[in-house]
Amino acid sequence: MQIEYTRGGVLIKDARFDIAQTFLCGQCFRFNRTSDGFGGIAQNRYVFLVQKDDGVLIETSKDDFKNIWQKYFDLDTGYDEIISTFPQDDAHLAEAISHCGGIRILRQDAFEALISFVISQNNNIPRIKNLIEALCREYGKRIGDGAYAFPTPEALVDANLEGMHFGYRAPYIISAARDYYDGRLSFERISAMSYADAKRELLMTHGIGPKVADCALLFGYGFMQAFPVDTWIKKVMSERYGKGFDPSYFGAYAGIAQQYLFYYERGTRE
DNA sequence: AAACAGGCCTAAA
DNA sequence: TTTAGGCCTGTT
Repeated sequence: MQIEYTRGGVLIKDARFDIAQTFLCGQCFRFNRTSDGFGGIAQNRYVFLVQKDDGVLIETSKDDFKNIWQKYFDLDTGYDEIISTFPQDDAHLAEAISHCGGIRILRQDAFEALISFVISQNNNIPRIKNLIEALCREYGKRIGDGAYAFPTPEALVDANLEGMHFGYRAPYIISAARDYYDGRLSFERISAMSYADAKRELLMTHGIGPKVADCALLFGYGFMQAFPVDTWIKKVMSERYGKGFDPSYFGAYAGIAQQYLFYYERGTRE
């Protein structure tokens, strides 16, 4: 990877980084396509990115890049090396990677990932995004013109979500926020655990099942072996890998393999 | 109109 | 331990 600091921002070259794949693969819900790039809110800031011929331009300052976005976009991780750890005789995975190997796993805020995927259950992408934006507008800090940060755990603990169309997910959101605020699900505590212990801990919260737990662990808590099993991955597993499949087949970075397979199978949703 | 959307909870075997 | 139903809401 090569980094160039320019007037317009920071240019990332020679990295596996395709912003359309990264933002449309379903791992995050607050980035949107514009005519010339993708913009969104993360880390309490708005950021805009453009796919250039020679790399990805992140429109930000050198300081913000080093302090925030370098980590958020996982730019210290070598994806070629991770891909080399996958089973090399897996033709289907190789095909998926050739199709969407520019996905990078965003290192999202753990609380945001947790709540976002609680909202995502048995739901569709456009409505998930609308619900999350409404939650941010109502309970998040205003950070600019019509832009709101994701709410803090404290802001959601005593929130009244009635009338916001969350349906049966509303009490799940509150219980997850409470358990995060109390410290039981804090990033510090969970990320220090083994994957098995961390998942067991998340599953104790009402409204968090295996799928949501793995999404939060992969996208928020930094567990790259977390392997979310949803309807699409179930389809891939039954058609390609057999019923008694164990995700450890993909190794320590199974979650990244999951994203390749998921996005390749499902295709784009905006 | 019925089914579906990146599931989870509860009850019952 | 695994497996049906039911579920808020909105869209097709």
